[in-house]
Amino acid sequence: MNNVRDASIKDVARLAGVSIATVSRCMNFPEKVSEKTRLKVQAAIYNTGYSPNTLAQSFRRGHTNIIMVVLPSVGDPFFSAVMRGIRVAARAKGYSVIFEDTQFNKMTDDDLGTMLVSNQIDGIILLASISPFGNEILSSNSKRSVPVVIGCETVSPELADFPSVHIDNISAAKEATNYLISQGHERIAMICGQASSLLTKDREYGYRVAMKKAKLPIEDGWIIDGDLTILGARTATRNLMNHVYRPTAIFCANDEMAIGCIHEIKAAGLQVPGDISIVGFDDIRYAEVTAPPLTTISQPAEEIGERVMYRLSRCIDAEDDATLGPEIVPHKLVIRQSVAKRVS
Amino acid sequence: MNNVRDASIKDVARLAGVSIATVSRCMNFPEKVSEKTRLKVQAAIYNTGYSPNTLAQSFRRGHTNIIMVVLPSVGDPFFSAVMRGIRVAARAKGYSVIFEDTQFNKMTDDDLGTMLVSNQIDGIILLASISPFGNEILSSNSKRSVPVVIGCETVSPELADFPSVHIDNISAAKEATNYLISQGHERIAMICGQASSLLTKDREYGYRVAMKKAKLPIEDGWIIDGDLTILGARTATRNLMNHVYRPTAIFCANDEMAIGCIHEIKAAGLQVPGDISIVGFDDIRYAEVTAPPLTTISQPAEEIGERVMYRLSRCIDAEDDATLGPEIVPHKLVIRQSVAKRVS
DNA sequence: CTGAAAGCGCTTACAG
DNA sequence: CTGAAAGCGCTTACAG
Repeated sequence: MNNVRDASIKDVARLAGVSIATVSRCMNFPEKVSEKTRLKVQAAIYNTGYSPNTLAQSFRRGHTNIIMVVLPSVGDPFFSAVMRGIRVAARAKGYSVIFEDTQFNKMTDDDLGTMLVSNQIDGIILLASISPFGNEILSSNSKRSVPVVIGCETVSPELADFPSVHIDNISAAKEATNYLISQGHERIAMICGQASSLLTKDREYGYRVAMKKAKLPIEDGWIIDGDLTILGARTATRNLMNHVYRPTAIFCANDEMAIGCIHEIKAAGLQVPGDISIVGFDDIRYAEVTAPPLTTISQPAEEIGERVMYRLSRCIDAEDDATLGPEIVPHKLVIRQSVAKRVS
Repeated sequence: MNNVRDASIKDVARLAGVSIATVSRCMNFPEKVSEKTRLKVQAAIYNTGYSPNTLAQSFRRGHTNIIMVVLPSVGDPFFSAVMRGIRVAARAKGYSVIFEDTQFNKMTDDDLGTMLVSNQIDGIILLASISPFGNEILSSNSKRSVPVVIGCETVSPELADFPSVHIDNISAAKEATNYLISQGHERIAMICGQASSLLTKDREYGYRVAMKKAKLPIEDGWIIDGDLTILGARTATRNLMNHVYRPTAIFCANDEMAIGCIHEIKAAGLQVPGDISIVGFDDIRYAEVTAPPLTTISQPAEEIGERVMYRLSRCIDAEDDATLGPEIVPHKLVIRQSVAKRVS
C-alpha cells in the first residue's frame, strides 16, 4: 500500500472528511468527539494504516516517555532482576527504558548534562552512584526538569533527600553478621566493594556495628575490597587466607563475590564451610546451586525494580507524595549450607 | 540563569546577531561558516548554555539514533556480555540502545509493528527469535524502513538472508561432542532449549551429526528440553539420570543449564565428572568457578556484540556491503575439568 | 462538537 | 558565506 511514505494525520483527515484537529482528538480524547465522527475517523485510521509519528508527538508534547537507568553492571544477576521489575512497571506505565552501565560505559558528566538538558529522557533511576560532579548536576537540577529516584542503596550524601526504595541494608548486614556470631564465629572478615563506592557502605557499617556490639575485634585487613566482582573477590580471598589472623568466616557484600570467594577457598584445598564459612548478599539465582549452596541475604529485587519505577512515574506526573524520602522493602536471611557451627 | 526555560536556537541567534539558519550550520557544518561568524556563534552558545533540543532534531531529521535489541533474557551472563559489546559500539556510533527481553517482557506483534511504523527506532538487533508473525513483519518490512541484523543464532528461516554475525554453531557443537567421544564416551545426551526455539537448533544439529559420524546411537529421550534455564536443566537432568540408558556425558546447549545440571547430579550423590561428564556452551564468567570448572565452548560474546552493532550502523547508513549475509566469528573449545576420560 | 490557525525547535533547499 | 522562509507531524487554546 503506502510503501513510499507512512500515512500521516492529514491523510486520515482527508479520508474521513474532517480536520486534523478532530483526528487528533479522536486518538487522545475520544470522549470529546461525537460517535458518528469517531466512527468515520476510526475507519479512516484503519484504512490508511495510520499510526501517529511518535517523534512528532514527543516533540510537540515535550517529553519522550523514555527513562534512563544508571546501574553498575548489566551483567550482575541481581541488577538484572531489578531491571526486570523496572521494565514490567515501565511497560505498564508506557515508558521505554534506556540504561547506562557505569562499569563498562563510563558516562561522562557531559553526557549526563546533555541528556538532561536536551530532553531526551523523562526521568532517571539511579542504581549506582555516578561521579560526585554528576551527583551535583542531579541535585542542582532536581527542582527543574528531570525527576530522579534512587534504587537499592544510599547513593551519595548530596542525594539523601531524593526519593528512593531499598531494603534496610544496615539491619540486613547486622543480621548476617549476627548469624555468623550465633554459630560461634569470632573471626569474621568482610569483602566489600571499593572504598570509593557507596554501594556497600551501609552493609559494611552494619557489619561493624554487629561486631562491636558482640565485642569482637576487626583486625586490620579484614575489611577488604573485592570490587564486587568474582575476580576481585578471589584476590581478596587469597589475602584473607594468608592473613596472620585467618578468619573462620567471611561476609561478602554480594553473592557474585561470594561465588569467587568459595571457589578460591576450595582451590586452596580448604573446605567451605568446614574451614571457612561464607555468607553472601542478594540471593541471586546462582546462590542455591553453588557448592555448597549459599547462605545469603535475600532482597526482593524485582519488587524493588517495580516500586522504583512506579515511584519515578509518580514523580514525573508530579504527584506530591512522590517526593517523600525512602521506601523500605523487606529483606530476609536465607540459610543454606555455607555456614558451619563452630565450637571453640 | 535560564531556570525557566532552556535556551533555544533563537536565543543564540539573537545574541550572536545572526539568523537561526547560521546557528544551525555552525553546529552541523562548521566548515560552511566563516570563522568570524563561527566565533560569534560559539560565544553565544556558550553564554546562553544552549544545547539543541534532541526531540526537535529527531523529529526534523526523521530518526532517533535509538536502536532496539531483542534478546531472550537480560539476566543471562552471555547475553550481558554481548550487550556490553553492543553498547560500546553504539556509543562510538552515537546510538542509544533500548532492549526488549522476550522472556519476561512479551512484546506483542502489535508493539513491534507500532515501533517500526512510528519511527521510534532506527534499527533492530535480534538476539532471539520473536514470534513467527513478528518475523513476517520484519521480513516484509525489510526493504522499507528499519534495518535488522541478527546476532548469535539463526533466528528463523524467513530471516536467513538478513545480515548476521555469529560463530559456526554447528561446528562448535560437533567439536564439543567429538571431544566427549575422544574421551571414550559413547552414551552422550544433550540438553537443549525448547524445541520451538531456534536458538539452539544448530547446536543440536551439530551434536546429531557428530554422533552419527561416530556411529553412536541417540536413544529416545536423550535430547531433552532444558528451557535454557537452571531450573529447566535440573528437571531435565533428573530425567536423564533416571533414563534406562543413563548417559555418561551430557552436552548442555548453554552454560546456564550446565550449572543447573552439575548441581543436580551432585545433589543426587553422583560425581562430576566421575560418573557423568559435562560440556557447556558460551563460557560465561561463572564457567571457571563452577565445581568442577566447566569445559565449554567459548564464544567471543563482546566481539559479537560490537560487530553486530557496527553492522547495523552500516545498514542504517545504507552502505551497500552491509546487507551481505552472515559474518562468522571464531569459537574455541575450552577444556577445564568437567569431563573425565572413560575406559570402557 | 468541530475547524482554522498558531506554534513546538529545528533543518535545508533556495536565492542572493 | 548568509538569511528568509517553508515545513517536518503533531497538539491545543480559541472561536464558533
